[in-house]
Amino acid sequence: MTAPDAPVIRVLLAEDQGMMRSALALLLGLEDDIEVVATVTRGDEVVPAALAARPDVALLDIEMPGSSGLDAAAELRDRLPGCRVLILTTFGRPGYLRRAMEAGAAGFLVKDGPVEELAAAIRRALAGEKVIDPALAAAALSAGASPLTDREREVLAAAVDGATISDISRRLHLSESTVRNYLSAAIGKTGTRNRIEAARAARHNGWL
Amino acid sequence: MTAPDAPVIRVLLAEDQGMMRSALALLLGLEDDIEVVATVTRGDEVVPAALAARPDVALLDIEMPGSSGLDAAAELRDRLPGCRVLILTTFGRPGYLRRAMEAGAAGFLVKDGPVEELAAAIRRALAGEKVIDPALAAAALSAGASPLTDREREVLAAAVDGATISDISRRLHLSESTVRNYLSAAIGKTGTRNRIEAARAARHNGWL
DNA sequence: GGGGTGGCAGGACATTTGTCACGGTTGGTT
DNA sequence: AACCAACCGTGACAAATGTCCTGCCACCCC
Repeated sequence: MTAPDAPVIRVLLAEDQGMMRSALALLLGLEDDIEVVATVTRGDEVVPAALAARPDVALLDIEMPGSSGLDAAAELRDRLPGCRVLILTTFGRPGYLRRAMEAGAAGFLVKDGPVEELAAAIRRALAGEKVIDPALAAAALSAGASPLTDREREVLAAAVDGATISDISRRLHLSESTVRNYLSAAIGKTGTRNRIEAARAARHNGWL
Repeated sequence: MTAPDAPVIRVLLAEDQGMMRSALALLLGLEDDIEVVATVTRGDEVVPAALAARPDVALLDIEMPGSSGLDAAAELRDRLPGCRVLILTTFGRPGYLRRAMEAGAAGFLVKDGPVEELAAAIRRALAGEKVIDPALAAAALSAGASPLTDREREVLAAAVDGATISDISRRLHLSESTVRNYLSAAIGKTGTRNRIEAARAARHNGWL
């Protein structure tokens, strides 16, 4: 597969869930052409750690404290262009895949299917291939881009945890009327009946 | 640690997320006193698989399709009393721990902390010990039992995905007024301001 | 210049939601 | 028997929510 004395692939691993993180690090370490040179648990630790460890491939979870793996991917592209980025996530949301590609990711894996896929994906990413689940790619194309404007997305995101109109208006420095209008627009565009359904729909599509 | 020719510990693994499942199976298989004799991906496959494979320890995720790992644990206690149950979950919700104990579980692990804990927990469970994170135990005690009645919980659960009062009343065959009253009671008991916050609070405590 | 889109806000209105007070039934305790 | 808790329902009311309309400004594109 690889030449016996090929240089090892240096991997950065970003994953907040402890058991998953250490399991992946252990398993990847078993591959003799892969070395995990850094592991981080927060999104905002990705770039500093990458600048220090100079990995060939960064394996990033999306949902992490600090900042999203998607944001980290975009920043990595600018700060460490030679590093390939693989997104590894629980949820195969169409919008996530879209954003991952826009952030310059080399691949998009869901935390399903066997671990063997992982090492294979890392090698393929380093070879310059794009690694994407075909079914997911189809879903992302059919779902289309987010219909929400930035403000609508912001307001909807602020509403998910049960905040009232006046809470949101204070948090975003908008008038209550404006918040109403944005929420109404988001409800209309998502084809739902209230903010809760709208937020669920947006989240399901990765628009949030 | 164990006698060289001690019988291996037979483990059943129930976990729906593919990568986590295969990673855990692989890592546990590396321990020479542990053998993974069955893996399932759904809650309702736990008992049949256990009856066929006769494991010494069952390692159960909570959030699974089919049925909850907590329900599976309760059923296992009746159908295969010799089998120790370890609950392994993402969320250290106080109510989950409480319910796990009531279902006769031998231990409760969160998917944080290193994988090494796992093998140790399995050995300790088999030795008859209870394996519980002390911090979590304290939280479970201080949080107290759920203040919600069965109906309040049902109505709240039916409301989380954006259903309206009339949706819920149809689904549960109740009058709209009754649904209102239960929701209001749940909001009051959780000390929140609306159904969304109430549902979040209940979910956070594992009351849902 | 004109046209389109997005951000922002206000007003008016119907609907939904949350609260409260009340009455009734059932089942279990003391 | 008296009591309590949970269950189920009604009616009335205030507050929050969602919709629609209007208007203004800035920006970009043709």
